[in-house]
Amino acid sequence: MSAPRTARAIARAELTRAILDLAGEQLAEVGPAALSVRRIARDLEMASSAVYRYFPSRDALLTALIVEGYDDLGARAEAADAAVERSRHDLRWRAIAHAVRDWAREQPHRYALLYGSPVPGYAAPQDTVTPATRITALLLAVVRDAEQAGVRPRGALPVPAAERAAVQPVATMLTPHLGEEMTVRGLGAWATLFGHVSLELFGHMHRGVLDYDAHFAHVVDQLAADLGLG
Amino acid sequence: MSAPRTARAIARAELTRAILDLAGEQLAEVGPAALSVRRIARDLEMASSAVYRYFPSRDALLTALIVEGYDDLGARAEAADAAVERSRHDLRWRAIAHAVRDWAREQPHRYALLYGSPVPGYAAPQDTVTPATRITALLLAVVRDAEQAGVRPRGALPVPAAERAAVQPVATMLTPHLGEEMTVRGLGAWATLFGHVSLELFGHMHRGVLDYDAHFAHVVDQLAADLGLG
DNA sequence: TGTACATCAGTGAACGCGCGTTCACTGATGTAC
DNA sequence: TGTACATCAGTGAACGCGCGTTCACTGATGTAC
Repeated sequence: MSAPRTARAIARAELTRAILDLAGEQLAEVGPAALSVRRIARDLEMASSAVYRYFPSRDALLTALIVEGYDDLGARAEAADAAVERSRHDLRWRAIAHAVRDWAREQPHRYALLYGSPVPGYAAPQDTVTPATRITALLLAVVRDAEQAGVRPRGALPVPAAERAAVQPVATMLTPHLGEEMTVRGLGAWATLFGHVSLELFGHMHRGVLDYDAHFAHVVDQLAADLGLG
Repeated sequence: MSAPRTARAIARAELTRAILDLAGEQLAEVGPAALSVRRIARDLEMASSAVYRYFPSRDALLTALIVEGYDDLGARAEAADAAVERSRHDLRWRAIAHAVRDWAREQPHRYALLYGSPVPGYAAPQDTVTPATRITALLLAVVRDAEQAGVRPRGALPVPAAERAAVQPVATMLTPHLGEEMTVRGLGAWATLFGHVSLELFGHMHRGVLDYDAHFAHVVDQLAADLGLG
């Protein structure tokens, strides 16, 4: 990722960018399953085979879109978090949650690529794992920081042994680790956050909720309360 | 939907079924975006144009699959609920939640069709609205029954005016209506339930949770507790 | 019970269109001396 | 600074394949009298 030097390298970076942008537009129009290498080439007015100089296959192009998506979302949420005072865990949680939803609403097709149905016939390679962790790690970090500051979740059930074992990777993902009750409440909040965004974006709230903004804000507040943050 | 009489009607019902079954198989293999009328015809060893005697278009076929999916899920959850004593709202909630997840795990592609990314270029017609309501109404009914029996949610924040207005359609969906705190907690639980199932099915728990069954059971228990059921 | 007519399932050809990927090749750009 | 060679971007043809939908048509099934 060093700065391009030669004319060739500059041109390459630019075309790579253009291909990814056009692919992103197609995502919105026809979805990931119908993403077409030939159409990208047509839009760029080059031979379809030329695209293969930049991405070895359609799947590689998809992978690049996914990685970029996770990174974009992660960066956005991190920036929102960074703008808030470290010790205000409630505000940090709210900032991140709203950043996730805002990003998803701005780029619904990109969100769908990451958190919607898997693309049939496409198997995500290892490259997507680390970027995907970014937003999760950020959410966990807030909860962990809060716990370090003495915060405890509210109304949490005692955690059975089976559940403690089940969520062990999450509890030990960061150092210092998370307590079991906080881990479980955190995972619940994670599911609620993404569940809400998915239900909203995929059209399942149409008949039940009039004001998505108001409802989301309240759900996030409630989660903060359950986590003991607010 | 009366019972078929004539040989023609019987044959028609059977072929309609066969087409839907093959379409369901394709859903699993290639996804809704690549659902192919011609391939169904090939599998049935008939001319591709013949399928149009049964479904006027590819989209109509998709609609039928969606309607069938919602109905199947709804019936499954209703049966699970019906097997539990009416007054045990905690057990009813658990039964329904587990039925939803079990159904989704058995037919992940069908679940993805209903709750995953929207199919690009496909606009769900009015016909899908009522079937989609079935599972939601069932979840609401349990919460409403519990409230009628004196149950109150735990740890619920006061509901701001904006939020009260936002969720009004849900609160008044059933008669008698739901209280505002219960409505809000109920919507949160709904998002958590489907959020969890989506995250699990779409591969986002792979790195964090070892035992999905144990974790889901605990999340559902926690939701029951938050709703005040358990 | 038999006949005349209407209904409808299924055909096969056609329209106009799309795709991912490979390969031998040309010609411009970059690099080592 | 100039030349020789290596690298690499882009071409265009080809392979083998797919799609949704329409239409005029045949022939079987169903219905009314």
